[in-house]
Amino acid sequence: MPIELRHLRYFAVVAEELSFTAAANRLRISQPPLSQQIRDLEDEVGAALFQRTSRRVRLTAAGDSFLVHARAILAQVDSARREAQAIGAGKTGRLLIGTTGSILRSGLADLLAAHRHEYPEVTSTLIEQAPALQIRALQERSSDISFIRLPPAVDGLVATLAWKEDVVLAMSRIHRLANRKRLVLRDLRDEEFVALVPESSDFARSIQESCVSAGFLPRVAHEVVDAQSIVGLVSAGFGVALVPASISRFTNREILFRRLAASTLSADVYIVRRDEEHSQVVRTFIEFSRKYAARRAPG
Amino acid sequence: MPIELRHLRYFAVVAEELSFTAAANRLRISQPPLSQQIRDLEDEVGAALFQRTSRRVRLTAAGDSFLVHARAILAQVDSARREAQAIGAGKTGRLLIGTTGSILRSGLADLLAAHRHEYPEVTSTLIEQAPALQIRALQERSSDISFIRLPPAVDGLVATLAWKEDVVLAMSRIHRLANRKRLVLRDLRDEEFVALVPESSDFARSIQESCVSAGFLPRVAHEVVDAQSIVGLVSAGFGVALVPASISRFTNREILFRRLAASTLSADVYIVRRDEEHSQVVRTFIEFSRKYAARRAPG
DNA sequence: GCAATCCATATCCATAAGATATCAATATCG
DNA sequence: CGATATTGATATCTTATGGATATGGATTGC
Repeated sequence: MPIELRHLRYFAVVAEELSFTAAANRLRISQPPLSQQIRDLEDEVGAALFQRTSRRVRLTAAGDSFLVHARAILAQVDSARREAQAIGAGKTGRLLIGTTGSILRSGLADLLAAHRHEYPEVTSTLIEQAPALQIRALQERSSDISFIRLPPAVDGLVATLAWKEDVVLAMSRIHRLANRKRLVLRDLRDEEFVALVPESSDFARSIQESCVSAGFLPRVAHEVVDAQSIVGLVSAGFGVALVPASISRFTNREILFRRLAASTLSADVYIVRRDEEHSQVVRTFIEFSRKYAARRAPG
Repeated sequence: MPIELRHLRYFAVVAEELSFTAAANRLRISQPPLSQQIRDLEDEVGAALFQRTSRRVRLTAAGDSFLVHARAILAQVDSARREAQAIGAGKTGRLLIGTTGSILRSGLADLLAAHRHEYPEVTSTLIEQAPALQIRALQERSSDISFIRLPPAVDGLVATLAWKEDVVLAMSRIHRLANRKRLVLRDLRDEEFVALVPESSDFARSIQESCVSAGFLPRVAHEVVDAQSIVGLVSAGFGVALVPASISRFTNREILFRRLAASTLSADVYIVRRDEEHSQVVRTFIEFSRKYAARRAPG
């Protein structure tokens, strides 16, 4: 019969009370079985832990050493239980989130801050990389969820809308179309565009496809890697750009953001995750995102 | 029903095998009770530790954390058992030994070195102090054993002979009695003595008493604190001294050691300890000392 | 020296760990 | 695609063992 935690619990109390009777009282059991359990423990350990002088109980040197360990073990069992429970309840844990720079600035940063505030024990790690790599990371289980615009339909993954976001036209304040009352996509057919490199961005590609659907192939004069640097180029008059509405937060005097009429363009952000049971931290985070989006943009 | 080590042992194996059936085989129990025990553990922890997809078993985030702790706990139980057993067997532990400088030089140092060689895991601490203080240290449990010459009969303490040692006369090589064939104690009645201060040494007092029994009160010309410094004074011709035979190891050209005829003087060294059950380290040490003395001085 | 404690021993009982049989669900294979 | 095998869960029974009660031997305190 191997050592059990019961033995350690009993032993610790006897060592504290230095009395089998008193310890048995504290443990709410009777004295004989307690003596028996301690005896079993001593047999199992292979050394006397107490020195019983039929009137006085005293720890042996071996018992002295064992007590230190026993207490540490019992404490660790307790903390193991607490920690697992906290993780199970989604109160603590690790969260690996894939995203792109533009989404991060778009509002994800605020969402993460709010989540961190509510669940301070959850360690969230952000991985900024191209959407295609994020998809692979999800499949390889090296990330938990991804925030992606225009997520591809991939087997084993599911996407749910995180928040809606419009596409707006960014142009210089002195651009010839700046004062036009109503603007539609087709009006941009002769413009020069500032855009993200399409290889790294599904969003850039979708803009391009929309233009083609509208009957023209956009002339991209300048390609940039970082969405934010679009603002600089546009305001310097290098061309116009179709960007997520949240980019307008990084505005300046020379730039103007205009909504296109009758546009089907969208920069909606989706949460992508594996199509399976997730850990509670992940579930809690997704639920939190849902509520957060609803609160910020009701309806 | 609280968490037991059985739960952790079962859990660790299931986590390793990621299969209840395989784990049950390894644990030499059938599968249903194993499932039951894991279920009980999960209930107790308050979180799912495995994610069962009815075909695949996988650790949850909580289970992942719990596994780390479980393994650490099981390992610590094992090391606690080993350590207590080693202490119980006297292979390791602490040993507090009281002694005096002269006994240490007399042969105790060699004994300790031999013991350390045989039981390298036993940490022995030496406390050099006056015999009276050693007795008190023993009673107060702040020391385990003491090496003492002429131990007083004290209630609760027992003394056993560690090794026999003669008393020899130390005198200058040019002393007038240096060439006398046979010397008895009474021959020293007109000599000047170099001796230890009697307050700090029972041995010094016993020498004095023996002289009185032999019919004279020894004239102590020089009192010293350290037994070894007697050698210096005697060789410089400041007087004679009755010292433990082992002192003769610290001889020089000018000094001569002579055995007294028909002498009842003895410098036997005793091990003193409490009259109760001792830890195995102590018992082993005492036994070791006994054998060591027998080997060095058979008969 | 008697009563009061304290731990150990002996015996009994109730609980729970484990075994057996079976089911539902899913992956494997002809 | 259906038959089969494999996996974990459920139900029921058996048995091992933790715990209770009664008692004894040893020591201490009055």
